Amino acid sequence: MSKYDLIYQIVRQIPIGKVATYGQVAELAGLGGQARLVGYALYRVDLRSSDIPWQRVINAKGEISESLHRQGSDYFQRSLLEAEGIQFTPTGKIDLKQYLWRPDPTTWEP
DNA sequence: CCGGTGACCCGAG
DNA sequence: GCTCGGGCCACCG
Repeated sequence: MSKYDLIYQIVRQIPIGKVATYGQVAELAGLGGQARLVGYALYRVDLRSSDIPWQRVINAKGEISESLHRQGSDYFQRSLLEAEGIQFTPTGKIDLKQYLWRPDPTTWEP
């Protein structure tokens, strides 16, 4: 069981229409303080044949993290989220108060 | 082995 | 809002 597997396991639990931040995923995976690792794990996901909803992970500011290396997958990410019913503000951000995933503490089992 | 880099985050000015 | 600085750690040359 690698650290990446833990991360993917968490990401798979994010429901449709909700999002989680990199730091939040790291925290739930027991990797507190290692948000960068989450970004790295998602970078290695194969976009086409993946069963992981990588698009539901955004940064703490409520934005999609853009990068030169992503070659447009960041733009693709936005369209996927919009297709799930998530609306963006005029400045291209997501309202975390409305869309942030809050896992039920009672149901939660690591 | 070592230094640079990065889909990150947080607190201070 | 902004920029800086520090912390984090796998990966790569």
